[in-house]
Amino acid sequence: MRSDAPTIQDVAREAGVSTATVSRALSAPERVSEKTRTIVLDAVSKTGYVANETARNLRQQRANSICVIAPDLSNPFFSFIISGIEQICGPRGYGVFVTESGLNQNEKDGLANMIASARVDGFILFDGNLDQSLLRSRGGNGRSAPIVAACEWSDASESPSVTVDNIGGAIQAIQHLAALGHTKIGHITGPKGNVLTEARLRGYQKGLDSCGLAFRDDFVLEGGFSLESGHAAAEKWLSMQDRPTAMFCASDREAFGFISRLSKEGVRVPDDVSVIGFDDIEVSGYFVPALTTIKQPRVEIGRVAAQMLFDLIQGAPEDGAANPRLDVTLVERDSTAPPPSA
Amino acid sequence: MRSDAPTIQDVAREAGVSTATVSRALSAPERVSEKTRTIVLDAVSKTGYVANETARNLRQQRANSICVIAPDLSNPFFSFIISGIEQICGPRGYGVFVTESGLNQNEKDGLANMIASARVDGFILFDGNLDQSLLRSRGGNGRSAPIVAACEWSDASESPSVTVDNIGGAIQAIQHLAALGHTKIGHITGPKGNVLTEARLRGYQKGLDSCGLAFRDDFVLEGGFSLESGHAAAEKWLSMQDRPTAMFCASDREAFGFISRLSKEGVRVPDDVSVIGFDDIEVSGYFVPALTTIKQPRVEIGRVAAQMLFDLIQGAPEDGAANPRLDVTLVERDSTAPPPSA
DNA sequence: GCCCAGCTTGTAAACGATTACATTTTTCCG
DNA sequence: CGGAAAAATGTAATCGTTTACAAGCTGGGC
Repeated sequence: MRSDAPTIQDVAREAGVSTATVSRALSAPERVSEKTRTIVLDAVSKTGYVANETARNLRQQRANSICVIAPDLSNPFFSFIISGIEQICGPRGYGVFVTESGLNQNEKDGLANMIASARVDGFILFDGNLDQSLLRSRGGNGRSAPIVAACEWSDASESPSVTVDNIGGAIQAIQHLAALGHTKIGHITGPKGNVLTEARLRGYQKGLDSCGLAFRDDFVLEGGFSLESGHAAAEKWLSMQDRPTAMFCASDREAFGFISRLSKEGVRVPDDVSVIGFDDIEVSGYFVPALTTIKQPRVEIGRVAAQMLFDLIQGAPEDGAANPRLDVTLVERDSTAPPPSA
Repeated sequence: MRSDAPTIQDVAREAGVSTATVSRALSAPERVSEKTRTIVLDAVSKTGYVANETARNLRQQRANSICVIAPDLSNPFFSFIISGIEQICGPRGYGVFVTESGLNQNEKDGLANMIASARVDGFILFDGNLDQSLLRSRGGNGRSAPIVAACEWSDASESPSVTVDNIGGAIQAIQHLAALGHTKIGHITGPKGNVLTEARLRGYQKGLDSCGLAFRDDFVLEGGFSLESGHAAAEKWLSMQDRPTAMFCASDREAFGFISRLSKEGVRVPDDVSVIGFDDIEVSGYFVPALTTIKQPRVEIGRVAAQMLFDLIQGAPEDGAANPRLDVTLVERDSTAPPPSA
């Protein structure tokens, strides 16, 4: 940032008007006569003036930026969501910070400081386990910024949220498998203590119920959304006496890990066991076999969350907001088929 | 951002000192007597004061933020790199904006404005095709911010860059295949006009050379790094009379697309054809088959790039900088094997 | 006792915009 | 043409820091 950048003063001098007039010509053109407006605009392009955001933000008491907090940026699940967020923020001139909430204490302090130090106007939070009081205020200072929870939510907080129909998605998954003839349907869960884990597990149970299938404790394997956890679940599956013929995985990556491990033992999908995921990340359609899954409208999630956050920043009441729940859809590919014996 | 947040004035009043003293007590403690320092710190914690970043940045003529520009955030290749960048930026109090350079004209203007409007202090650029003059200046205003090119570079620009040894990686890949006994080794390239595409192609040729294998035009299939392009390349491969027994793909995702398409025709990897990728993204180890690939040190790339950018921001001369070229390593997994006939 | 150096601290001017309020100019109507 | 309302513009305060400069204080050497 070189210091010889033109300021509003330079423009004012060039145009022979006051800085106030320049400011108005740019941000409220109708409050300035046509003649001066053109003079000012000429001066602007002659000098190459661009308003200094920092000064403007200071005066207007805002940051013109938001912060996206994801548990794990390396998860491609977030990529399109962030893209959706940018689609809303970019045109409005808002900057988008992204951070991870993997969070040692230092990083937590950093997050808390982002509001306290007036660097952001609001948050989009993808981590239901993050203590929101962290973001709500910093020590005794009264600053607080609106938060929109996305995907994950927290029962302990009353932040508006945008979610998808996790239960409905799980039910669709189970019904799809049941329709293929499966009666022994297992589930690999997400990480313990995660709201999505619980919702999808509940959906799994409801789905079984709706198909007249009994819930079996031993068919539920603990996972963690990650590739590695799918791998681990596969070990368990291999060691089972009485194996499910189909597995509903709480995430696509879990499904990949699961299939990958099985294939090393010569167990084939979907011939020997059907697998269905949740998310529909980009690679899912290209996995071997292409993964049947529950598709989340990821771009839409980002757009809706960003839009909600803007409304809050502009003063919409927190409790007045609807909490949209977006629909998910079953995408049939090649990882599900009738059970071996059928 | 509520307006009743405590300011440095409040702290000064509480402590009975001037704002200058408060400022010094916080940012240059050694310039203040021990006694006042404790008084001030008490006042700070009593009021819950946190310095307003915007005001500080305005006074200090900086943004305390950098901007990362990736061609495509949905590419998981960037995830760990961004993580590495944050590892460097976070502790230094720098914010990280991320944007895509998919870029219609509007978005380009937005990018240009980021420097012009003093919102960022520098860029890390992952897109070799982006016109850097866009970032270098905005109209006639003298502002310009340092740029570090990462992964991709541009021959037309003299920005410092951090890259990996693309040619060496490609050579390793080819030598690995040749060592397995392959003599008919093909290549799926990256997108046209990309520097990585060219470097890896050159490495492919050199690798063949070093193994005494002849380069064959018809063994080079055009790709584009994407899943879809790998898919398309597979179509070509299937239609060939005389097929390569091994393919070196310019990216892992290309490799996935390639394998995925083949497997639908019953062509098996590595039994019928060996495939090696480039990048080692997270899912590669869990693909079916697990993908042999050239691993890029992604976190390290991010860290090095961020470190270089900081040096530039702090005034290091652009031309004095070394342009580190990081090593890549072959990761052997299950997608490569001796050729069918061997 | 005096003077000078070296700490501490305070005063006030930046940084570069926006905007409340005051002032000037124009418009328009009787 | 007079005068009031409306429109256009200018003046200067303001946002919340940092920091150049000035000033006050302390203590040591002579």
